[in-house]
Amino acid sequence: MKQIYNAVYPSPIGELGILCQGDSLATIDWLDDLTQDFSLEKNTYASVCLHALDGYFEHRKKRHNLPELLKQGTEFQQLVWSRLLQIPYGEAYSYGDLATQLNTSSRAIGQACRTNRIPILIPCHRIIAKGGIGGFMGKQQRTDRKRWLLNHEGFEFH
DNA sequence: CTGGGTGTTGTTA
DNA sequence: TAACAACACCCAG
Repeated sequence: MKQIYNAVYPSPIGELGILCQGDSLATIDWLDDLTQDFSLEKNTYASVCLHALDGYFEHRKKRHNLPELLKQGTEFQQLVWSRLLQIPYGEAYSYGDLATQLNTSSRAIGQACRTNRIPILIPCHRIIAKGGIGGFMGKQQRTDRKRWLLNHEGFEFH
């Protein structure tokens, strides 16, 4: 079964596969994590998403630049993702902070962040652990990418 | 370090 | 329904 994308964005931290659904963005995948065997289908909305990624990686911090985002998940996950979208560029909070705000537990926040299908634009990387950077896209994997994104926004992680 | 607490989710019966 | 394990965590000792 072949994976389908509508566009590929060559970011500084790897090629990203963009998948839209109608006039909204559904998924951003890192291509090097998956089989390179995918097919490209045309979708007129993909260019809007590429533009938004350009805006992020070139330090243009405009918020109104965001495309429509397809939030497919449970009610709780959508609540957490909506809260993530309110965190501005260059700010970060702990899982516990967010848990207090939403009246839940830090582990539940991590669980919801983990199911985010649109990394970077839904900025799950701005949620970090109290005693470390926390995870990214899996258990303790790919924290190098999370660290890169945070450093890009002006933090100093090593 | 360790051990117990936590909310949400998916799986299983 | 209900039990259970998994999970990008946290805190007191």
